[in-house]
Amino acid sequence: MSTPPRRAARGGRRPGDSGTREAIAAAAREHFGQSGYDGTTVRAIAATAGVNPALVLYFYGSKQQLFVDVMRMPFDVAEAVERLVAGDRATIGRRLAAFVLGALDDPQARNVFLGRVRAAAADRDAAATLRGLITGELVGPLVHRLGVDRPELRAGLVSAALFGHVMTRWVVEIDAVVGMTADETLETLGAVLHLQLTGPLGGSADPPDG
Amino acid sequence: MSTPPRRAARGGRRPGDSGTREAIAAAAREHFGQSGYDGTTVRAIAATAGVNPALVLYFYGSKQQLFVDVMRMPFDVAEAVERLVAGDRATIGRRLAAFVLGALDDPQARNVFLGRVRAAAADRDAAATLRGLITGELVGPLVHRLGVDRPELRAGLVSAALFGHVMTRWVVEIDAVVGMTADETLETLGAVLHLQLTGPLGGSADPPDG
DNA sequence: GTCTATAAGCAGATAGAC
DNA sequence: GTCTATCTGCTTATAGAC
Repeated sequence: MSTPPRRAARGGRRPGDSGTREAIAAAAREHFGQSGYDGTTVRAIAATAGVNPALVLYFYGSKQQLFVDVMRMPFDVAEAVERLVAGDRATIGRRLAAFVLGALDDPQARNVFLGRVRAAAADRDAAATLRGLITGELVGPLVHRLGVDRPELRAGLVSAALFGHVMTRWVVEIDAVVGMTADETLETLGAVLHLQLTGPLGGSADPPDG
Repeated sequence: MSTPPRRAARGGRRPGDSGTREAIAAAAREHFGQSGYDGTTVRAIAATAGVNPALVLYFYGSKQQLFVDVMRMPFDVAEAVERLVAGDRATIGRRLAAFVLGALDDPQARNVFLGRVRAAAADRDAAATLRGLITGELVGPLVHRLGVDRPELRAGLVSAALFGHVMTRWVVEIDAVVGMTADETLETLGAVLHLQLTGPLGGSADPPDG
């Protein structure tokens, strides 16, 4: 076979690649992160990348596939969970907060998070895949590995705290949240995460220390 | 007088009204709440209401105006704030949680909340008006009337807790959150709101009791 | 790889008959 | 008030030249 157009899984740019594909990916992340799926047009992505709209679909096949390809988590999720679990349990809330806030500081990771949240708010399928990512790869495994009581419930409450931060800081952009110092953000988010991971839970579970 | 087509501000249906207008409004709330602004078509609203698409725009002028008219808070916001402020301060977190959860139990109010959140996630203008509603009418006035320290920051943190609940329970629909009993929901959300309204704040503010 | 040109579909909105 | 018919614009996607 005369070398079909099979893409190398890793190993950097092959001879013949021009970097256009990655320029399109970067532009797509920017637009999806800022405007969501519906609010982003292939034309706008192409314009930002400085290429022709047809080229976007030449590389990625469809807008949907482009979204899937480009909205993968840009870090090793399992490894991040490992590192959090390995650390001091007494500071898990703060360390989880630090990790998430660090990720949100990186424009690429932030745009991935935001793009998926915005898409989830507009589309049930996108909501389902985000739900799967959270419960199956991110927060779910973390709470299970931590060995806390009622792990699913705590994972849900931890997720709520993270969604709350993302929504107020990056989507609705409430002034007081946008204006918080890095320390304040870390402290307040860490406190909530600590509460949800280690605090008492209403209802049935046995509260630690009456 | 030849009664021009001026709409009575209150007092119920005038002779000649058929109820179609309200049927369209109900259908619109349903669709906007479930699918957001972009995901909702005038045609779909008309189909649900059982009328012709042209009739929707005959009554409301444009899709945008329909959204504005129909997404007003279906309860007296100022009065709700008054009632919360008047109650026992020691239970403010729980009472606020109860109020919000009660509103989310009502399909009409829930669809208004959800429609605005989904629209905010896709559109910067919608995000700005939601931000104004939260800081100017809902949470902002509440924390100010409560006389807490650093009211803007606490309002932001309270808003985050509420967004977190709405996102995990109604948008992303994380199983463990959807499956919580009413008591568990009230208890856990109340606890977070209590923390954000009365707990210590990282950084500069003086912590109560070292 | 990159472009031009265009097809095909669906949206919001309008004109006008009844 | 309610409907039919249609206009206009924008979208994703494709065919094919270079």
